Amino acid sequence: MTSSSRPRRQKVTLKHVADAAKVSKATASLALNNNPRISEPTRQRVLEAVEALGYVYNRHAAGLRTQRSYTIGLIIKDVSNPFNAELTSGAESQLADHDYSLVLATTDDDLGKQSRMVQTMLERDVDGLILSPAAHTAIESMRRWMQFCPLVLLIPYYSELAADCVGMDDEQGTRRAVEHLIERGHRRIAFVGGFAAQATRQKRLDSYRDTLRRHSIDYDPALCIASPVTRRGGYDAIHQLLRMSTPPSAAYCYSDVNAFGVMLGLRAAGLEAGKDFAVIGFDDVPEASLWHPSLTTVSADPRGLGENAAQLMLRRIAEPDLPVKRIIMPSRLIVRDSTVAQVKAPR
Amino acid sequence: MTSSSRPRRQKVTLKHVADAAKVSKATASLALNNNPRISEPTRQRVLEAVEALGYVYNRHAAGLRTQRSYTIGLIIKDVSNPFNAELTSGAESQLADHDYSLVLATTDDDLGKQSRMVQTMLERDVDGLILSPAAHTAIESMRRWMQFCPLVLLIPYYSELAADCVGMDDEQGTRRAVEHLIERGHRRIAFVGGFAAQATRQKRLDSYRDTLRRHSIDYDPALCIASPVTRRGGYDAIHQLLRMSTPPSAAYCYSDVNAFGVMLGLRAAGLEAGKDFAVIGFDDVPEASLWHPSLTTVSADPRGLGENAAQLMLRRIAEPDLPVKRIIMPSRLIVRDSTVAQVKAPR
DNA sequence: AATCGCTGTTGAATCGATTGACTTCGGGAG
DNA sequence: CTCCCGAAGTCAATCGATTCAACAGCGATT
Repeated sequence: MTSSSRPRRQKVTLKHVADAAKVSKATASLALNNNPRISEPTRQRVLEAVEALGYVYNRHAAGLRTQRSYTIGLIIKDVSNPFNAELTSGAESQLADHDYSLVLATTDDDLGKQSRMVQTMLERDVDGLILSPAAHTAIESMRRWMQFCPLVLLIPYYSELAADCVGMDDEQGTRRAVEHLIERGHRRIAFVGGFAAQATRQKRLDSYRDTLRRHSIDYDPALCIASPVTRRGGYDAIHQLLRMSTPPSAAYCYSDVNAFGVMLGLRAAGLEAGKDFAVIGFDDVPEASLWHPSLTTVSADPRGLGENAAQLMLRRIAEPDLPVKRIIMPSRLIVRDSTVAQVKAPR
Repeated sequence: MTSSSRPRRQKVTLKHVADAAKVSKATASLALNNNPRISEPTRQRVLEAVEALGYVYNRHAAGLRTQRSYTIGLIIKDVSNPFNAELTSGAESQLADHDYSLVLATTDDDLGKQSRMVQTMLERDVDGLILSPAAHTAIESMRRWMQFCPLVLLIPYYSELAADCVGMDDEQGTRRAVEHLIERGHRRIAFVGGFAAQATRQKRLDSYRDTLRRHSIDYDPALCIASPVTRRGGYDAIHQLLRMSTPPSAAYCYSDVNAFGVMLGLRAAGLEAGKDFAVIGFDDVPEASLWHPSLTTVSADPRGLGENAAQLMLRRIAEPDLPVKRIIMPSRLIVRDSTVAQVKAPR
């Protein structure tokens, strides 16, 4: 059987519509754009012709003239991670509501791939770019990109750059989490996951140290383990921590994913999270409530981030000269079972 | 502080490049497309001019002439669900490797929204459309869309339509799952989740009945519960099943999500999945291995689905007249703890 | 010297819309 | 009877590329 799926219909253009409605191309265009200079009967004739011929508007042709593509690029590291999936979903629905389309690209956190993706976005003439920059992205690069279209960053720590951005309140979230552990009697609290190059991690680490200091607890760098943001990363980290001469009694993790790894590692070591050792994550991904024990975590509302990013972008497009806006979304500590017990041997 | 994010740079076009390189627009264009008719020294001058001016190619302008947008539309119900997120990720990376961009739209399984999204995709002049059709999508609609661009369906059960498609082997997966339960001694096996309008569910239901028949087990319609594909749906279904005079001892669920609900419902009823009652899911979402007990399920490789869909599309674009190809991806039964025990009272 | 064939380059039409300037027409004011 | 005006349309240039047909040089052939 030979496919009949090849498009055979030859393109119907505005010219054809105009001819069918016995008006000029100009009139047809104005009619479709609801221009008041076109009389109602004429507009109707045009609309009927559109219907009869099965005309499909060509946005690119229009965009060539109007210099608007009604397209926003979203560049993230990876869609398959549930956090980013939610974020994408939020951005897409927000944009769709305003008649914009979302072009999606992923970078795998690779600078080379990122610059190629930005490049194709610019070639596609996006009206704006929402970007979660790969590690080590130079400010200069972003500044260059901003000459072509507005940029909204999904990270709030590039204050040197006059770009709108949205992000979580990492500082407050971290403080709450660490204080929660301190209230439960913990004194040796590990910080697990992420790499130093990540600005977000740096922010959380700073806040972690600061919170310890306020509570007169010495900061011990040996308790801070860098690792990939994966279950494996958490698993390996807890393994290393448990071998210390005075191991920690709790871990604050860079991400829920790391926290899951920590919990698996605890189980493998014969310990039970929530009972023998306290664990806190970050993100509140859906699995967090399903784990056994359920995971105490800092909620990050990724969908809200996506929605806000889209809104910032739409705002910027509508009013290019507004001052820069940086949205820091409040974070909430969701207390569940993984931190339920008091520390075993309070000193 | 006023934003300097407004793009101020006025557009550099091919004409400017041509002038700078002291050649015609035509030559510049040919040079950039590596046309062998242009001499090497000339090509170099053009490339230098591109560099010097910071020229950005405009794909839409080119597409207007060439009638190719190098853009593929992906329309699904919802990105936030992990299955679809994986699928999207697979499709995106495959397309990016071939220099295509992915435009993403979601329908929330709503026919109206679906047709609006398809419409904007066509207006955007996509070179192809990958579609997971909303429930009750008419074949006629899809046939119409195929007149504009090739269509790849993410469901393999529209045989009346000459469209490429990819999908799971629901039949085989279901057979394996049901046989696994039968081997464990189960005779009353429930089928939980999904609605009759879903073609995929119908397929699995048929296979479920067929497998029972081969093993001389009577089909009992009371054991088949339709429900939303959510945890709640599974929870309510098991509740209803357990109230029967002769309740089932096992459930084969339409989706992992339903299976989680069933397990929660069992726990609420004082039963333990894997010990007192067997549960099988479908999809093998990441949580499946994390649950307690871990969930036996049919693995569905969503990323592979996305990759295959993208490949089918690229193939169709390259060779429009090839015969229709339908890819059925094999499914694997992943046996875990939720089906570990033999049936309690074999008869 | 005229012709031929190459190579490398260019002019101009084209893709499908938008839009500022201009035309046409009928009616009312002067 | 002119003139002006507004309403409804139309003309033609334009956006930024691609591409076909034509053409200028130039050395080789007859």
